[in-house]
Parts: sequence; structure tokens; C-alpha cells
Amino acid sequence: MRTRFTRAEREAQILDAAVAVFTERGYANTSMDAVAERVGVTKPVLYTHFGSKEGLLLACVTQARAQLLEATSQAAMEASGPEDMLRRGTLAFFRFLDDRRGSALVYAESSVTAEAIEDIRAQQTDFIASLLGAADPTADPQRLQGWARVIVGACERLAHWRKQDPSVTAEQATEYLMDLAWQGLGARAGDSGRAR
Amino acid sequence: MRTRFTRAEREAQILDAAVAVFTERGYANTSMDAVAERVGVTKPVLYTHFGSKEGLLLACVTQARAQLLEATSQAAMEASGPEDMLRRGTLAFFRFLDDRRGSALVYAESSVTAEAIEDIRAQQTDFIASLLGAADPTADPQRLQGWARVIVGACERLAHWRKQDPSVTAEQATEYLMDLAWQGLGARAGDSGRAR
DNA sequence: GCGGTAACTTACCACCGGTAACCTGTAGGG
DNA sequence: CCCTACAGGTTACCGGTGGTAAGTTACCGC
Repeated sequence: MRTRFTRAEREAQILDAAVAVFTERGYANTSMDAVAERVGVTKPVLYTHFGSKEGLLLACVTQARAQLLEATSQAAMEASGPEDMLRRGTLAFFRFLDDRRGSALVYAESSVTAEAIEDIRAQQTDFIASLLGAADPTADPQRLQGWARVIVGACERLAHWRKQDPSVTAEQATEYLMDLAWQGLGARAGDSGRAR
Repeated sequence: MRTRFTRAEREAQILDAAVAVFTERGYANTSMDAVAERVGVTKPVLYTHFGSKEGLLLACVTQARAQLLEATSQAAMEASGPEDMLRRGTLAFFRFLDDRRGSALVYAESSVTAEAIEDIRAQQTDFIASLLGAADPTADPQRLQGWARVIVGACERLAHWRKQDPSVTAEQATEYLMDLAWQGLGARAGDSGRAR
């Protein structure tokens, strides 16, 4: 059997192993030796490829980041208008997380990963802000940024909710976000209060 | 000078020192010896009081959690109606973070603290869901939970935005959230699109 | 003052992230 | 077909840190 591989091959192997081990044992509780053992090599190999434990984690997150933008922007492309775009993008986000159960947000433990995750949020925030800007060209950029951040934060929490309570469907989560983001609670509160 | 203190006194001293050191150096980069030195004792003292490094962090977060509920619920009490309640509560949240610059969300590094922070979110989510339930008694509980989570996530992201860009005021952040949560984007997108 | 207990220190261990030095399989030229 | 150069890989080690067992000392009640 092969015992030596090219850089690219080993890097892919290590990345896969790292995602698996970090996911099942958590970042802090995972030793580099454990990852190395899973790959079938020794520790220094990991260091020649990724520099440090945080570097390895960073590579995992960076990979996930590209895949996320791919998934959401593709969904938004297929939409018929602003509301549909927000809805489809949101739904695609939840579906993305469904496809990679657990292995996505475990990363939030390390401080260097926190920064990388922040980059992912920035990526999604800019993307959403540009969608909103197209829907309402009169809004000033800062306000668009604010709205986009609200949506990103909302999605993150809804996703976490679904993780701990899988009975909440991706469609329901999307609907709850649309309730607030598009329609607003004002109308509902008014409904139950006084006639309109 | 006094060299020995009662349990309660030492615990308070250690908690203060831990908050300070964790805040300025980050959780992962802080050694227990560093905290102990700041207090003026040796490491095992910390362990007799808090059991482990994570236990110490947990105590810090638990303390902050109680203070947060105190601040937001007090603000909501003074409101005149549902919308004002949401607005005042949100504003109080941002002001709370202003008062403890940086020292609040640094905690999100450890996995055990992630759970504790999750408890804080649960606390605020339940609180907000109950407010929303009062505003719209016809909504079903799961939907209320969904809305509350949207708001909690939105606040968290807006707070983070303000931390990295202090020119965004607490009032602006609150306004952006109210734009979506209360009024909704539909009206605005419609404004720029066709007449209503 | 004088025990006795709670507070505290000393001295240590095991584990883990990281590295220097050495070894070996294998592609490619003669 | 062999042999050499180097990429790929291993062994053996270090320093720092979380955590602890055993011993020491200040303080309170009598």
C-alpha cells in the first residue's frame, strides 16, 4: 500500500480528518496527535502543511466559507424578486447547515477561528446588503449594513435553534425570519390590539 | 497586611481578577498562574474555589448573565407599550455592553462557556418571547420563540458591529432592528418599486 | 496561650503544542 | 537498471500549562 503522498493529497486527507475529529470531540479536546493518527501519519506532518493547530482549524473554516457563499448566492440567483431572494437565500443557508450536521459551527471555540468565522459573516453580510440595496435603492449604505447584520444574526440563531430542536423545519425558520424582516411585527401587534 | 480572607471574599477577588485578565489577554492565552498572581495567591487556591479553568470562566459568565437580565427587564418595565418595550429593551442591551467594553463576549472561546452563553441567550429569548406574546396573544408559542430568537441573534450581531465600529450609536443599532422587526422591509421595497 | 481547622504554599505530574535532527521511499537523469 | 537528490515522513525531545497531593501557617474560639 502507498505510504507517501503528494502535498495536495495529504492536505486533503488531513483537512477531512480534522473536520471529522474537531466535529466529534470539539477543538479544545482534540490533540494534534489524534488528527495525525486518523490520517495515519505523525504530528510534524500536520505542522509542515498547516503551521499550527489554529492554522489547521483556519483551513477547515476557510473551506466551509467558500462552500457557503456558493450555496447561498446560487439560490439567490434563481429568485424572482427581492422578497423571494431573501427567502430563497435564507432557506439555502439552513439547508447548507443541514447537509453538514454539526460540523459547521463547532468551530466557534478558538479565537483565531472566531476571526475566520467573522470573515464568513462579513461575506454573507455584504452579500445580503447588496441584495437589500437593490430592493430599496433609497436606503443609505449604513442602514443597509445594519439590516444585513440583523438578518445574519437572526439566521445564525435560528440555525442553532434547529440544531437543538430538529422538529423546526428549514421552511418554518425561514418563515419566522420573513415575518419580522419583511412584514414586521407592528401589523400583528396592531391586529390583536385595536382594529386597523 | 491581611494575608488570608474568607471564602466569599477570595471568590469575589478571584472573579474580578479573572474578568480583567480574560478580557485583556483572552481566555486561551491566560494561564491560571496569571490570574493567581493578580490576586496575590498561588494556583491551587483558584482550584479550591472554582474547580477548573473552565469553572472559573463559567462563574464569570454566570455573573454577567444575572446582570444582563437585571438591566434589560428593568428597561422593559418602564415602557408604555409593545413597540416601546422592544425598543427600550434593545437599547438597554446595547448600553449594557457599552458599560462593560469588551469584557462581555470575549468569553465565547471555551466550549463550556459556549454552553453558558447559550443559557444567557435562552434567558433573553424567553424574556423577549413573553413580551411578544403579550403584544400578540394570537401567535402560537413556537412562532413567538422563532421571533424572539431572530431578535436575540440580530442584537448580538449589531452589538458586535458597534464594538468594531463605535461610530454606530446604540440608538442607530436599535433603529435598524426596529426597522425590520416592527415595520418590515416590505413597505420600503414597495416604496421604491411601485405605488401602494 | 493553645489547639484545630480553614486558608494557603510547595513541589510535582501528565499532557500537549511545537520543533530540530535524522531517516527513507520514489521520481527522473545517465 | 541503478543511483542519487529531495520531498515526504519519523524519532525524540522541549517548555509551558492545567491540575493535584501533601505539607505548612495564620486566625478564631475557648
